[in-house]
Amino acid sequence: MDHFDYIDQQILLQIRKDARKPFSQIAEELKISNSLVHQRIKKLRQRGVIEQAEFVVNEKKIGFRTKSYVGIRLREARYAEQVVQGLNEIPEILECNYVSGNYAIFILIFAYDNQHLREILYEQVHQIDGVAGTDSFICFDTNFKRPVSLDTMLKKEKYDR
Amino acid sequence: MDHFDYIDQQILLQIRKDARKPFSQIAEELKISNSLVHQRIKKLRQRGVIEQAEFVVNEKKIGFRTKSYVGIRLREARYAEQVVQGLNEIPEILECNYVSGNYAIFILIFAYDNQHLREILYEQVHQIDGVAGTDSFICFDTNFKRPVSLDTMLKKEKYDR
DNA sequence: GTTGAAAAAGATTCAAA
DNA sequence: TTTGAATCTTTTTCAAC
Repeated sequence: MDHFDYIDQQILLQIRKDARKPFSQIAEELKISNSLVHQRIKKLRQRGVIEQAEFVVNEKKIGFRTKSYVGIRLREARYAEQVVQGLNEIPEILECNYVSGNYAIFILIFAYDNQHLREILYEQVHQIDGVAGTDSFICFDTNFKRPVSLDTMLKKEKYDR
Repeated sequence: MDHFDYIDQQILLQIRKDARKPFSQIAEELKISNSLVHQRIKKLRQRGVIEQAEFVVNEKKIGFRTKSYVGIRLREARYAEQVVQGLNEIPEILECNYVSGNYAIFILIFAYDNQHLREILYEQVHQIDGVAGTDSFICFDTNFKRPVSLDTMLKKEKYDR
């Protein structure tokens, strides 16, 4: 991993919060030329530090009111890959991870309501060959949700290699 | 919740994947005027369906290699609020939810490495008054991660109210 | 690496259909 | 509600420092 300077960090802080913020405005705030902002962003893209720009869609506004994390136990460990394939077919599952601990797989589901969540689990997830059982952690409320801190970029000697 | 037509859905599909895609290009593809694209996006914003545009930052590229979900048990249920306040002070905790099931609170942590995760848990999370214990589900791999499906927008009679 | 100016592309407004 | 044309803003390029 290569280095980031103050300008890179400041640009990232801005565009991460607002991907459509004019480069010219960022330039003005940082007291640099807009062509420099342009160049730096291009490089950050090339390095893979930033990926696409995305509009955040409010899930509730399009009908998804039930959010739930679900831990999945497998009949045998070797079923893992085919279970993931099965889970991938269910559009309401937004994230799927291999994890340590009591579960082999950990997923995130957004459903219309609790009834819909139940249907997804019983009629779809539990029908996948290899799934032994599931435990649901239904989210009553999300207290906070935020992106990774960027401080690490400027003082990361300790953990870098 | 009010209604979405085909144009709204198509615009959303586009800008969700690429928040900087030129409106004029979207207009061309949908065979409508760019001022209509402009108007529709403005309305989607006003309705709260779309929020900010964000650049996606690759966590690994800025040093965060360990992702973990962590379930938190409380000494007593009434500690919940103050524990959330304490968790909010730890920048490596990116998400915090009240959940059903074995845990009271469920969080997402991004740390530099496993050693760093251990430090966050033992030296910070476990020191918060009210925390009885934690279980970690370290993510070995994220098989997939995607946004909510938009199909629901056009055929959501069943679950709407 | 950085800048400023020119050229190209895009966003925004608005009168009219 | 939608469009097309005019205007304004932003992005992109590039020669020079």
